[in-house]
Amino acid sequence: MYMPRYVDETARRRLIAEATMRLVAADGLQAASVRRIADEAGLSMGSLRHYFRSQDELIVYTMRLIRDRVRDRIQKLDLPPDDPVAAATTLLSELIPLDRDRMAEFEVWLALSGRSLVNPALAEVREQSDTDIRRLCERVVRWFCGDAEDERIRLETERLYALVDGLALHRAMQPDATTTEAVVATLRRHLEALRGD
Amino acid sequence: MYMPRYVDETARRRLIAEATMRLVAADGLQAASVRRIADEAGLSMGSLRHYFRSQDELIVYTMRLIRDRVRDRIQKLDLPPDDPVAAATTLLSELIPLDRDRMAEFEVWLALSGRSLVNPALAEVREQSDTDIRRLCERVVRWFCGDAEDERIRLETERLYALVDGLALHRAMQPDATTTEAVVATLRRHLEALRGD
DNA sequence: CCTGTTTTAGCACAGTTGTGCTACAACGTG
DNA sequence: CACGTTGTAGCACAACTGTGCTAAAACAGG
Repeated sequence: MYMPRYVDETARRRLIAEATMRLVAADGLQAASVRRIADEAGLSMGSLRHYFRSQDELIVYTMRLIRDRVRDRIQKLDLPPDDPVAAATTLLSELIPLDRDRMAEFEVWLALSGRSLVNPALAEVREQSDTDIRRLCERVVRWFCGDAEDERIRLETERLYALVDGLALHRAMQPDATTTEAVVATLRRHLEALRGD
Repeated sequence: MYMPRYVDETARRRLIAEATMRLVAADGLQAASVRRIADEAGLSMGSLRHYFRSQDELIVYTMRLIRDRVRDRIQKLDLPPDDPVAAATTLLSELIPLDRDRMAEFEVWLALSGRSLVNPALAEVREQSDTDIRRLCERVVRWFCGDAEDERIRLETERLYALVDGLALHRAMQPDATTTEAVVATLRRHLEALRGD
């Protein structure tokens, strides 16, 4: 018994998923056909289908990959333990596409989120991500008003979560109408107000 | 010279656009093919193409129709002049899909907004709508802190706008994770905080 | 070398896509 | 009625879609 595996399967999958992301970021989800993805990845159709049995599987993998990357980035942040406002700003800034790369990534995420409304497998990935982000927001809220009653915490969590996603959405949709500084300032303003009352 | 027009062209266009909305709401933008739209509208392909020379034209018309309807609804609201919190809640609630019909409408809007990232004609419609909503938010902000300096007004406008769009997005994406009451309560909380400081 | 497995390549097929086009039915006006 | 415009119907076409499939190349172990 032997196993002649001479390619890194995971790396190949990532290569393909990244080609998919480039296409979706540039021309939308409709541009992500199997043939075009294979082309963009520098592979043949047959080779691509060796790693993903169907297009659906590939799309789901791509969305999972983005989710995992965001998770990793947040995991690896080191936050100043003595400055809640700065820590929260750093943390939540990670959820808003401030630079070019993150914007492309977020655009792909948005496109896949859109399709998740009609694709259960994608919906599951999105829901997991939603839960993560909501927990993150709750954590932040507790830094600022940890002694408040549960109902208040819940409300402020939803408020912060909505603000973050709204800022991210606007940043993606109107990249020229906003600046990094303005977004961060808005975030900071909200956090300070949260502490204030 | 005579003009035998025996059908209401605008009504026909709306009929087609509404069929499009139903399809997009149910199965996403990818399901909105010319043939399926014609079927859903109860027309033939040829007839449809008599009212819209291309699919693109139809899609743009559909997005414009939604934008105009939202505008009209907001225009027709009568707001209590003596209660800013109630007035603002009424106004902004119109931007968040609280009932079934608005949710479907908003899902279509989201799908079209997504495509607007790669379709200039759609992008124009979206930008107009963005401007409208931003003005609306600014108006509301001025009710609460009209005496603040411009920079503050601008920041609070962006904050409110992001909150509203975030709430709308969450409502559309996770219809079961939120209730109408919770959304309205969050909105009210924000407005009261706006007045508070 | 040979054997067995993995990987690559790409054709085949049936189905769908948007749009161009022609033919005819429906209708108000003269 | 007949003319001319408007509306409807749907075929034709080339392009593209996802997936099934076969065949061969690349490689590791014997």
